[in-house]
Amino acid sequence: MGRPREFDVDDALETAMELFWRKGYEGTSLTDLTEGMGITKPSLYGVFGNKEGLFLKALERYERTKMNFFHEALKEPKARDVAEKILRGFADSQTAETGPSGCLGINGALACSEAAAEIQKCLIENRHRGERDLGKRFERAAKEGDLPAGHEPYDLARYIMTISQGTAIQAASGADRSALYRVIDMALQFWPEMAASQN
Amino acid sequence: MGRPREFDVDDALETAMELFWRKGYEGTSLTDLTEGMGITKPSLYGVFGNKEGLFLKALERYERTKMNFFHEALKEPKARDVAEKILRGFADSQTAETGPSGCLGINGALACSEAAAEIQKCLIENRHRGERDLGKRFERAAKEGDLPAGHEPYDLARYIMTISQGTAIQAASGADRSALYRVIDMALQFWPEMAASQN
DNA sequence: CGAATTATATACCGATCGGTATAAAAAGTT
DNA sequence: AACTTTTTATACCGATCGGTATATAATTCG
Repeated sequence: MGRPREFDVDDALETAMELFWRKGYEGTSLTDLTEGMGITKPSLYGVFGNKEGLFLKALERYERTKMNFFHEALKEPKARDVAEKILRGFADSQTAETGPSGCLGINGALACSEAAAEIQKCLIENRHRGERDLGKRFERAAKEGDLPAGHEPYDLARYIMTISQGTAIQAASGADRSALYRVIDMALQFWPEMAASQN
Repeated sequence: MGRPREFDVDDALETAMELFWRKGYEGTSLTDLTEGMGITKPSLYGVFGNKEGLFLKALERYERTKMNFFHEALKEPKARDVAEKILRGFADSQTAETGPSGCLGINGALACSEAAAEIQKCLIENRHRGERDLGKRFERAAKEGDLPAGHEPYDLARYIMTISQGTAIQAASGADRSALYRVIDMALQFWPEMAASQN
């Protein structure tokens, strides 16, 4: 019952996500959001709570729709394939023709005022979580004899995430996908294709 | 003649640089700046023009005092030493105990509103310039037979800059220097120490 | 001592920030 | 039709944004 909503919540959230992705949390004003989403401020606040709530919902959508490759990659049987799928997955997302360049998790609030400190903290934790998940996957690989000699799992995880964060800056600076792929090729060069697990 | 200035311009600029470094261009308000620098707005505008002028002067100071290792590194006789000095130089600067974490050139304006578009563009050009300078150095190395086989100079330059930009995000996320050093060790693993130039 | 010059402090400017109060509009329920 | 519920549109809120006008304080020159 009640008056029916005149806009699609999912479409509006998609637009908000793209705006935050392109302009960052603080760089995106409520006017940017309401004009882009085609709704008024009371509608926005009615559905999403406030700007911070909207960002968090947009981030959740981003993780669900753009970062889904990450947890898929963790399922690869060989650690090197995990690493490569993650690197190329990030590069693909960062250079998609539709949608902004770079990464929402980094563009969102890398350096900001105290007003955005909570968002910044949330994004940092997001990065740590990804790195930790990858480290755990590499711990398994170490037990399986599936890591290159002389490397710690969590160091490898940090390495892979560092490359991906670097490509995010590169993409935000105008680098195209093929350029990032060449970077990734170099980053993986030290990591030999390994024989089948021998545990 | 005239009333003498009551503050040290260099000290004030140093403070402004650190504020922009930590909070970004848009995240740093004039109140942050005047309170931090210990001067009033008319004084700030009298000496530095406006917020954008102040940022550009702070960036210039940053390049001069924090990025000086970069052009020093280009003078290394061996390309691998150039790469390593640059990587460790960035990591050192990004994790200095005094001063903010990360990189002013990235924290300053990665994603922002239209109001900061000019600053953003300037920082992107800054990154391109560094990459180009390194690429030129590697071109020379290629002629000298000083590059690992199968690598293009400008791809190598992008690779090195991507790692450094990645460590900037890592540092901004709390990673310490030793963690970044381990990343750098891995990043350079594919690049063998080469015999003396044979041209 | 003036006069000229520069820097300071205070108070203010219009614009925009995120957020909301109020009331009308559009639906279902009875 | 009347009542209830939800969403809409409009207008507004105090706070802060970057930037400046005005006047006073502090110096050198004559």
